[in-house]
Amino acid sequence: MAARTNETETLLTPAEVAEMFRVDPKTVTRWAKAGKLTSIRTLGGHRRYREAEVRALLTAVPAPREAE
Amino acid sequence: MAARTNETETLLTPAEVAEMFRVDPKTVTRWAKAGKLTSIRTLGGHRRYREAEVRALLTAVPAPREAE
DNA sequence: TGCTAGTAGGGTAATTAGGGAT
DNA sequence: CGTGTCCTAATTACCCTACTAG
Repeated sequence: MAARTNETETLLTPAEVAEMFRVDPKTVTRWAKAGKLTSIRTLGGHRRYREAEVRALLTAVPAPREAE
Repeated sequence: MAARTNETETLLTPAEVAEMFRVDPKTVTRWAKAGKLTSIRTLGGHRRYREAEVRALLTAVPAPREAE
């Protein structure tokens, strides 16, 4: 599917991302400051995050078979 | 609030899982490393665990019988 | 304009990862 | 073989005040 523009680009607040990762909102801010997360700044200086990127990073290892 | 998390997936910290199992957090880490537990890593490298999976493992033994 | 909740920022304590030894 | 404890380094959580979002 061709990637549609960015009309449906959902932005998440620090609190939303923190809930998804089970961390403190300050930690999410720290990730953005470290360049680990794409942060979109509002005109007032607050950060917003891309839902698609967050969900991609939230992908876990679905129970690996076994390790030696 | 605009965005709503589609999957309200609750994650647990190593200390929480350790408390539920009455083991050391280090042991929980070993379980994750052995692939016995699904681990979701934060961007800082810390592990988070699925509450549903942990609770399923906690109620997985109705004590059938004790012999031998 | 004023209001409430959330966020930024800095600083400090607690938790976690990783390896190693018992 | 699995678990609990030791260590160091890194990450995260909670404290505060001021400003922004809606």
